[in-house]
Amino acid sequence: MLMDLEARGHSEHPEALRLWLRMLTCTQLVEKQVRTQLRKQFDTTLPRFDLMAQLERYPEGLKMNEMSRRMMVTGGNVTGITDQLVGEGLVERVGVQGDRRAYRVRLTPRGRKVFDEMARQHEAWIMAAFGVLSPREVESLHRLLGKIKQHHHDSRLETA
Amino acid sequence: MLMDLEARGHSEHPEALRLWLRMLTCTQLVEKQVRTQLRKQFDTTLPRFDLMAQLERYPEGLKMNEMSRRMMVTGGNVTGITDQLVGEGLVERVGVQGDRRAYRVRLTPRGRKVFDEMARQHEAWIMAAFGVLSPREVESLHRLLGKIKQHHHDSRLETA
DNA sequence: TATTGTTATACTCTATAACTATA
DNA sequence: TATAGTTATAGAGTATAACAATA
Repeated sequence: MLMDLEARGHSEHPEALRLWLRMLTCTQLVEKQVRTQLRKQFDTTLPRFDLMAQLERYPEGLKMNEMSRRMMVTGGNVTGITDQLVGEGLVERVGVQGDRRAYRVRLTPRGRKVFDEMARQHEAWIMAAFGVLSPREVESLHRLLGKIKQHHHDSRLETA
Repeated sequence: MLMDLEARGHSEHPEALRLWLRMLTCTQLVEKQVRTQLRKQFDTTLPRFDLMAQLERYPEGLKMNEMSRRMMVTGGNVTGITDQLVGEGLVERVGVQGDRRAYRVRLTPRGRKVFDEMARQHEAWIMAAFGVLSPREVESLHRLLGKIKQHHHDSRLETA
């Protein structure tokens, strides 16, 4: 279970490529851990956790298309995940005033309680994974990744 | 198609958590781009590209269990992906001397040629994604992520 | 006509576990 | 007994496209 995704680079191995492969490896290591623990401790999945996490910040709920955009997946999938969570009583659909096509999805009181416990654990897993870095290093990484994210965002606007 | 996975943090938002969410966002942005382009330009997938990339570094081929470890997936999946690539004439299985249970998988000449072209494109996509960073910033990111990877590796050894 | 959300479908990737053949 | 690899299965996750209801 060690890994060497970093072998994936082409022969010239420019620095950006090595960086990407290492980033992918790190992300997969942490993500695999999170998925496994979510399954083991809470019998849930990352997309379901994601959806609830989005809702936690919006007590009034989010519309389906907003959720789709935030989770970066298509609408049909959000419907499916939402259906599961509704079935478990963790979220609920409520009508939107003035537009009878739309819904808001929001956490139920029970959903909020369950999510709080998951988030507490999730936080601990993440802290463990990044615990090796000093606060300054964390801040540095955060800033550099911010540039990439911003750059991606800007590129999209240019071609839109 | 904007995103806000970074909403996923819990209310306290410690720095490590914010870092993780941003890292996940960045990775998904780039990965989605790579998957889409691999599909559009080469009608292939990331795992298939991964497998071939591993082989490119080992002209003599890799055994199935080595491949499984490197790709961080279980053996059955490697069999499936290999089967696809064999079917397309891009890789081949060759026997291992002295152990009739084992195989090596290696690129065929055609597979190598096809992979070279894919890798060339792949490199360009990555360079575009990370082009906003200076060489020093790339090096800095690479080093910091290396600490995380190493830390993860060490943690596993402790509990093994 | 356009938009919101759902349904239906199909495909890729994944882990698990049972299995075969060889060591 | 252990190891290399395959097969079988089930489920997660995804995109696409057709669809209904409403704007």
